[in-house]
Amino acid sequence: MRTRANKQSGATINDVAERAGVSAMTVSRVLNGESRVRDETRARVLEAMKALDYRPNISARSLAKARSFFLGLLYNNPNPGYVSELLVGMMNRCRQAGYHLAIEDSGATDSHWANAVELVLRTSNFDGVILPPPVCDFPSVRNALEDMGVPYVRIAPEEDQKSQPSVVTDDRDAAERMTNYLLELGHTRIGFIRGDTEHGSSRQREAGFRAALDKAGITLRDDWVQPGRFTYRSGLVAAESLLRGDDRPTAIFACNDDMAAAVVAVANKLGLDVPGQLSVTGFDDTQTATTLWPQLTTVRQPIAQMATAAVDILTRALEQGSEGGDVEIRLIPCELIVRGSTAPPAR
Amino acid sequence: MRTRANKQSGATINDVAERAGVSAMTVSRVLNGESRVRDETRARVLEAMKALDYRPNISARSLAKARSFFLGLLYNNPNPGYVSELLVGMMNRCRQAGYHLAIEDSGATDSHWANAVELVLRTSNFDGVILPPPVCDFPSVRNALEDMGVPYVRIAPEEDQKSQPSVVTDDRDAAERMTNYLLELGHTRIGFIRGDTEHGSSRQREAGFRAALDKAGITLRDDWVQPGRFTYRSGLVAAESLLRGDDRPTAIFACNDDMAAAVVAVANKLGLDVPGQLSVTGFDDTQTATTLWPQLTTVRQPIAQMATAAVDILTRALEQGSEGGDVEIRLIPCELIVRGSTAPPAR
DNA sequence: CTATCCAGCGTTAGCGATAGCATTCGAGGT
DNA sequence: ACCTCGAATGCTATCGCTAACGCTGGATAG
Repeated sequence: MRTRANKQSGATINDVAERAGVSAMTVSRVLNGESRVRDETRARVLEAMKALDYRPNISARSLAKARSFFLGLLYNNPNPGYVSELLVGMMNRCRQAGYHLAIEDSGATDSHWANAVELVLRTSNFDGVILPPPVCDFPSVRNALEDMGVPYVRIAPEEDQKSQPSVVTDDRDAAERMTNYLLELGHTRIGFIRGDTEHGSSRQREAGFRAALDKAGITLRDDWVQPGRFTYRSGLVAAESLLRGDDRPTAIFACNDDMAAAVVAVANKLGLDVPGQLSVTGFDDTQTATTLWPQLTTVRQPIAQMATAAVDILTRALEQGSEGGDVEIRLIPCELIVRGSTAPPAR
Repeated sequence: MRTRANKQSGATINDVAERAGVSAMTVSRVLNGESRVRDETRARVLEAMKALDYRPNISARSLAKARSFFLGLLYNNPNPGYVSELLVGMMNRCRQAGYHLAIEDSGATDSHWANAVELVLRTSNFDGVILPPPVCDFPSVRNALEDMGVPYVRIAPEEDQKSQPSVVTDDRDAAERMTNYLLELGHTRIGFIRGDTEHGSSRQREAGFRAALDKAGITLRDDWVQPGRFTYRSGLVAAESLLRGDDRPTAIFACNDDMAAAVVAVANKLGLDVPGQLSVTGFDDTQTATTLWPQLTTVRQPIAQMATAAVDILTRALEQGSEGGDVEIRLIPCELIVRGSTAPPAR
């Protein structure tokens, strides 16, 4: 039986086997690093592979093994800094683990996602899928994945944290710590800019903020809590409401760095000195936080670490199949980073 | 012959065929939207597929078709805004064209890439690969791809633009236009911050800058051209050299937005008003440009458009096989965006 | 000296889909 | 009534690889 030419190099496993004087199975064993191959045989096979410039056909391997070694990242996050760090972290770990990473984005919200996800899974063959925020909290996506029996890990989910493998953060606690830091500086007049309500982390951060104020016995003024959507633009609007007039807060807690950057911009426009007359804090420690003057006091989420953890959890679950037993949950703590955008209030 | 259970749903093409009372081939035809299937037959097949919750096995299809419908993006760009836009643009087009997008990053420079690329291509089966800057100008990568016979498109390559399909920009011309704009405002004392010399675009932009000054008969002071590496931090260093002392430029042309942001930060620190005492221009119109106060005058590269163009070129080349004939080159022009960071020089 | 064992390797049978040709069947021409 | 023709469909042979099992022959135990 002649083996037809491989598209690229023309060599198949059978050609290698023939040249090395062994069976295809033995070549396969060498390929997969299995034991039970004598050193001398292995050497012959390797030499034949090199001589023929043999490259295994991944599709054939996937078909036979019923595994693709591709993971899918379903994302829908408008924050480039966050996504970028996530990607790098994941790619590194994927490479180490012998997987590849494919990305998919529908750019839509919850309801549209169900279809998008189904389509994606029908035309791909991911071994598993990673769901960063906010997609991790879209029920339709989770349902679709479960219907199709595709394993997944969530990153920083808000709801239902224990029922599926996930990487969780302590947003709430970190927000509380940040607020306490402002209180310790002497601020009592603190404004707050919410994040996108679609993101669970927004609610967590607000909860932490409120808890800290409560414990300090400070009553929060309703008009000092402004909506936001994690975008710079929404931060501008919120900042303008907060800083209009003389009866303004001395510090503003923005739910992410981009919105904090907007606060700084508005303060500059109004001639308010940051941090002299207004302290500003961000969240996430994305690149924005340090691409600004003054640099932002913020909360650092070890995003890359969360990314690697997610890949770890998923690949491990795949390796050990469905007998896995425990649902793996990994907690990654946040860190408070103090920079130049905060100071004691003017007296 | 019994067909074994598919991992997810247990239905293979044969099960569908049996249930619909046709051959597997007919099911395949329906699946691939081919003609030559009677409407009534097609309906029966579709019904059977639905009833069995049939999902085609992508690996098997790839094996038979010798196509994976996966494109690889080999990237190594530290600029999150750029990458993010690129990704979104590519994903959208990929989805439309029925492809998936996988990303790979070695985080290394030229020399290390050859190995990384080889490894990637050995363990994946991309139909084609997209090379954004700066990877598009790494000879080792291109060699590896050509050795392995993998088609690729380059985005904004500097060298050898005509020999392979690519998407090119007019960086040089845009830089010249930007410089002319500064000249028209009345600036004659203009500083320049280079980008990463690994990126061809850096050289293009500098060439455009110098050309404009030449034509205006202005001699450029050597100490007003500072090195940079496209990072915020490198911009800080460059800005400090340029703005130290009283004999300073009245305008600074930075090779990208992040470095321009650094110039603004240094100006703020030194108490220089932007744009009153110093005009600053960026390049790329990434998110940074509008996440800053004042917002940056910059050059907008239609990154998303370049991304879709790249996918178009590549998929089209794949569809028509190697007979393709002409090497497709697409030029995407840049646009000058005037915002608040530039003004006539103080007199 | 024979039974046992296992490292080392080969044989066979798919994995699920598609390509290429063969086949069927009914309509239209003469 | 016979023949031709093309649309609709089936058959068969792969695609390249791996899982499962079987065979071999020398080392070890008794």
